[in-house]
Amino acid sequence: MSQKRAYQDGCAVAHALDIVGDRWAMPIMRELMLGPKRFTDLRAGLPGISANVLTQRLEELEASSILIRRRLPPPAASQIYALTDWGRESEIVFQVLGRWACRSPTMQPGKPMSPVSVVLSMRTMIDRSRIGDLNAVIGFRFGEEAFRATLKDGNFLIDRSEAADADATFIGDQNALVAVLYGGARYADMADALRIEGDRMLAGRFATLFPLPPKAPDMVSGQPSVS
Amino acid sequence: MSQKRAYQDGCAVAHALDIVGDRWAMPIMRELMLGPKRFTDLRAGLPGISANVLTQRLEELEASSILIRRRLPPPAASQIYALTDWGRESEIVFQVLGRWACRSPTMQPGKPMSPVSVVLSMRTMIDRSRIGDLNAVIGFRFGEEAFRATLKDGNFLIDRSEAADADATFIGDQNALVAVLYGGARYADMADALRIEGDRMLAGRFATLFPLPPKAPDMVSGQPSVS
DNA sequence: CTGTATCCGTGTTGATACTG
DNA sequence: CAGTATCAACACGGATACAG
Repeated sequence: MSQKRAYQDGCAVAHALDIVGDRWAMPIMRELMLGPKRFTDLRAGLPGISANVLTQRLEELEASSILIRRRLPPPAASQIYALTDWGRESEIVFQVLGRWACRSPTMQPGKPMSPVSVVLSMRTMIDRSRIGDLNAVIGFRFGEEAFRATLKDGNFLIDRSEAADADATFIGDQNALVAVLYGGARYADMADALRIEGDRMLAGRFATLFPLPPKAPDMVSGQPSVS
Repeated sequence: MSQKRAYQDGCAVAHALDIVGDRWAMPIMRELMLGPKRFTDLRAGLPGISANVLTQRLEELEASSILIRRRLPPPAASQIYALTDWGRESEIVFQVLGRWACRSPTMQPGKPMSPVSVVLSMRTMIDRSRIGDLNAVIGFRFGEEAFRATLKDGNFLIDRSEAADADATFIGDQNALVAVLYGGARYADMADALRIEGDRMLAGRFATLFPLPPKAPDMVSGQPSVS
């Protein structure tokens, strides 16, 4: 039997890489960050992963106490995978990593994102100082997945639920919303990929809450800056 | 020519994993975090890495503008690898990841750490509120590597240099210092693995600045212990 | 001494097909 | 729906040889 390949290093970062450094481990955690999912739901948010790799990663993440599997009550014969408290506390890692990486000179925009990662990106990138006295409930419906965001007292709170009480609701393709929030596009250009119900002024103001940090200089093809 | 395996995902975290998610990439960045190093110095801090993998990672990290290679002036025919500004700004990722992972129920203490990772761990784990009005310069000499830490005005500043002006200096094996700072051992138990020059009272107080956060419960092998 | 290139054994990953 | 089984391709690590 094979000893799992591990850094033999007391550094906590090396241990982190031992447990979440395998391919697909962190994207799986990302998909669970806003609530439990079933095997097939996970595959839907992780295009390219194969069933056997997903199985193996779920076992390893469970062994590391990052997630637990729960069997749903009898009528539904399926299992769900849920992050543990400690697993959920890793969100700060995703936020810091995302904020650093979005400045990458080699990052190409336009690739598709899962509904969960779009919602997490908002929680990561929102500039709380711009919320001001904005007080609103915003709904999102991206295919099967629905989310509810509350802007209140300078905070931005998210949960995974239908927002019947939303002041504005985005319905359609999450990638269209990304193009507006981060790509400088206008809702009007999204045609029918994204529909807005409710307060369109609010939707417009919402789109100004997510400033992108400056890109880091490209040291390969560009000229190095004077340090 | 094969396309490098990449997540086809617009998520910034997925991009981060594309550029620093390969095995050894982050440990290499860690070793460069406190200053440039040569190929052989890197190998010394990364036990287990093979020369060909190190070469390949250095090329990839350079292509991602995370590090640059500089050729030293003629007398020394060698190259050094240095993080770019943006590469250095990833330190917050290491800190957050380390703070999360050191709570892991499966992390086993006692494995060796490189001099750089020990010094970085101090910068990560220090509790600034405990510094108080402590005002001191502390030197470290771990084999070939020397560091200088300044405690002043509640800050903890590090650079890679000999500290001729140190109030206290630690000389010897960095793992012995780890055992004291994080393992609750006493300097006296380190025998000759760690020598302290200068103010031993200061060294004692220094060891109280690095509290460990509570472990996360192990969801696999046991009930969460009520300690 | 400082890297880089090549070969090789092994384990990990990924695609397809298949089973309860 | 929730995974296994099988197999091919690739990445990793070790050794060695080579270049400046």
